[in-house]
Amino acid sequence: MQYFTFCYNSLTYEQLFNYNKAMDNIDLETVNRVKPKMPDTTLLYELSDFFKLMGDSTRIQLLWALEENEMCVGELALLLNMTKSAVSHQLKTLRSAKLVKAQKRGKNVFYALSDHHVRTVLEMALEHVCE
Amino acid sequence: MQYFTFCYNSLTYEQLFNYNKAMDNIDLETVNRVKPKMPDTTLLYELSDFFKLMGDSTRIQLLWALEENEMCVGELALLLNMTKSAVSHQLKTLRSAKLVKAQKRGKNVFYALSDHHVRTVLEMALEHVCE
DNA sequence: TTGACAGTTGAATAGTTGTTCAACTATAAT
DNA sequence: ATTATAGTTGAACAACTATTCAACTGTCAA
Repeated sequence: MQYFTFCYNSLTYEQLFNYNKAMDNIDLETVNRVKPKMPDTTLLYELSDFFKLMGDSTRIQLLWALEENEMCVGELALLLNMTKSAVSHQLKTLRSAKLVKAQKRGKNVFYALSDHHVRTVLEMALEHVCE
Repeated sequence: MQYFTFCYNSLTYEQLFNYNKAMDNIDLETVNRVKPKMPDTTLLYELSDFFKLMGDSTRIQLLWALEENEMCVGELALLLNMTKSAVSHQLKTLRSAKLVKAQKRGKNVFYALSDHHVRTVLEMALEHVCE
């Protein structure tokens, strides 16, 4: 037996919106009440970018370690048992997000947390994860 | 001019560790002090998985919306201006992480937050993002 | 019982991302 | 000056992920 169902293939955003809106079982009032409370695009992407940044075990370890002490790339590589290259790449990511700052001293580059908000967020997440 | 530098090609973990450890300018004391304070593997992955989950703008919107009201898939699709299929896929992800719960009523499936910790974490992140 | 609607699902696709690799720069020591 | 060490970088690769697409199930109404 063959079914023919509606496909959204190549609908414009407006067409999709009208299609969604035209459904029977929808409480438009709820949707209209919630809509203005939704975060605007900029905030939304700032939020998800921040979480994306925290969503990598290497970067979490780096932040976690730097919370204890500033360290140079080689020390961090030893601590995490990774190549300096991999560590350096991730530190660059954290740095461009302004979560860590770098300072060159002699042959070494020392990294430190630049934002102690990070600790709070980590602790909140910990609380969540640990039930 | 040509340089010949060390390459880590196909080092075992142990070899990498020993190579890192053998560096001159490393404060082994710091590394040894911090090492026991690092999170264990399980916790580490639970943490990064949680942040990964929050690191998507669609899922943030879904959680944000459900914080206001439980809603069915069609309502959420209308609110976010997305196809029901895309919304359903993301709700499934959130559901298997136990962040939302589903309840079928008639033709509709209503989703609601199952963990109000989420709000706290979102608020923390908001605080961070908004400087 | 037929048709329409609500939602789900698996495969496919397009885009993103973390690590490796090799080559590089900069600094310190001999 | 030469050499070894510390770190950075861009390209390449592999793994992952969000959305689309098409086909499906379950429920209600006529």
